[in-house]
Amino acid sequence: MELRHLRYFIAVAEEGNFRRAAERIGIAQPPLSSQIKDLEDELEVQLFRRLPRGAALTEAGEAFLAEVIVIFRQVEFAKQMALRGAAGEFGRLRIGFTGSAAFNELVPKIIRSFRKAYPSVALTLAELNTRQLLDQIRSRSIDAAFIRPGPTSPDGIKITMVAEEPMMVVLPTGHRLAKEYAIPLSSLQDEPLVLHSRELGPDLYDEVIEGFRRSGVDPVIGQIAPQITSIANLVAVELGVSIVPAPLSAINVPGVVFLPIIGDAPRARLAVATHPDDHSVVTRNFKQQVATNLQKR
Amino acid sequence: MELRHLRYFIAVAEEGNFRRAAERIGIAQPPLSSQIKDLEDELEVQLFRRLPRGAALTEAGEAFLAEVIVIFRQVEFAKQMALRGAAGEFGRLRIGFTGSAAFNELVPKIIRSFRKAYPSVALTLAELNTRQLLDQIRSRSIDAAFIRPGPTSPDGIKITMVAEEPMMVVLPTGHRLAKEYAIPLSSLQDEPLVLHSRELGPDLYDEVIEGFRRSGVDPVIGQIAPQITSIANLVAVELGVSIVPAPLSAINVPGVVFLPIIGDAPRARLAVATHPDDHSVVTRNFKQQVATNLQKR
DNA sequence: TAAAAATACTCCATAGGTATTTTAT
DNA sequence: ATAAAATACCTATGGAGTATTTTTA
Repeated sequence: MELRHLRYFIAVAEEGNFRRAAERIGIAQPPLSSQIKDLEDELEVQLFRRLPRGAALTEAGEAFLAEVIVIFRQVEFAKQMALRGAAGEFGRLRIGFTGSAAFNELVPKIIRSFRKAYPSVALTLAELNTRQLLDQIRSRSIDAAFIRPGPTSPDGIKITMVAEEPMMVVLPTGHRLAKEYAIPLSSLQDEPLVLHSRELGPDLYDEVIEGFRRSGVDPVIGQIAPQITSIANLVAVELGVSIVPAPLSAINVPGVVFLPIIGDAPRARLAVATHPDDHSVVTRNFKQQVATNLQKR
Repeated sequence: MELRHLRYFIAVAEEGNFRRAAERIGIAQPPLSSQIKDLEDELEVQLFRRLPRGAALTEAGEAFLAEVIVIFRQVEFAKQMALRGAAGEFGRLRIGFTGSAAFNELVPKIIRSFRKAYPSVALTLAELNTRQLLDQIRSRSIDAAFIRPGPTSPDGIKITMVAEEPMMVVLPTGHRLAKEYAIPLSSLQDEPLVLHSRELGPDLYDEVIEGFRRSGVDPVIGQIAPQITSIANLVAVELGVSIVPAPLSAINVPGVVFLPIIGDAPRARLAVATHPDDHSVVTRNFKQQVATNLQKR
């Protein structure tokens, strides 16, 4: 059985007449008769009662017609779904992000606009450190991640820059410089630094260390923070001073002040990481949303 | 697009490999590639990503596959429904009956057994007189009718005999013969008769008149009953005597007695009438149920 | 680079066309 | 008697086969 048989069957059923049906289809009457006969032979059922003035559906034909119409509806639906699938309307997107990335206003904005544009895509969000994120991108456990990359792309990872945030100094409120409006990094010579573990985010770590060195400061690590977002808390209890990406100053941590840096300050990059071999339309659409949100800025 | 394209598509999707899919279908790999390409061209969508080690569904392909599977389920369902339609499982059956026919135990038995055997057939029941029933069979307003036919088939009607019921005398309880166990028709000489209008059921009417004549009685019509089932009521108020098919003695009418007839008594025939050109399976099944119920007796 | 899919072509099965007969009322 | 479907037979499109080249990670 082919759809051709079913198309012909519908034509004869609707015209009630083989000759007119053949005309409508655009073939001659004998091959139409032959195709209908083939269909009847396959079903082992008579679909039409041949009358002297045309052909009428048998009860079997009536029952068959109702379901054949559904077949063609389903065929059309399948085509539509293929197109929508190609447009990336279905499937899932597993997004990861480092804690500090979530403070950039673009991150929730991008996720929200993607969700609105592709409501049928199942989104999952996971907060991990940059090292874990890169591993999971490589192993394809997640599809895209907001990370803090270095100036050069990690191996086997595709990077799309999202933002470059200035960094700010974090001081305990009791610190001798806490009342300034802005300070140079050089004024923090010999102050113990609170920094996240290099393991978890080596690029930002190196950027910070290098920034201090450029300002003539030889950094002294006073305390390792388990993650960037907890640096301010450690500064509040006077374990040292630090610098963090500017958006993190939005956290309301009692006992600390955030000060802009005067002069050559380290900058925190924010990027989206994806797998270079990920040809999924959903991921491509997500990167498209990232680009759109960057342009709007 | 033909079902062939969809069958091939499923094979490639399931095998993840054109060569193996072609093998499974039983064709060579190049024509399979060509058919899949035709399908992709028609849908204007890439269904497979061609990899160095086979082919993987694209997102469009995934979405399409899910719906194509439904198409084949629907094709199978349509086949099943055609077979069930051919078996007369669907449609409707409009049954008519004369009031007096309903008293024969076979009538409800036949209708009940048909309903049980074909629960999806929509049954309608209408009580009419024999003349109206025959007209509606001819005009195909009803499909089958329990009627009281004469010894010869009416014109343009197909008759299937169901029962031949003996007739019984109906007397008012105060009648001089009411205390007898059985009487001959000849004992009703000169008694006014209560009879239904000849218009409504000429065959039974003639049978009754002829029966009286055979017994040497010249019938005198005392009262015309609107229908056979009301004869007993008219006898009860002493408008005359009558004879009715034996099953009607089951009606509980105060003031009358039913007596068997001694000797040559008229017999009331009960038959199913159908249209001779009715080739419907439902009607055929109904006649089959009639036959089955006759055999069981 | 190597396995798999796509091309290029050839062939033939069958969908479709033409002429005619059969059917059903 | 007549319109319509079936049959018989022919034609040709396109589905499928074979040999080879191209593609892709």
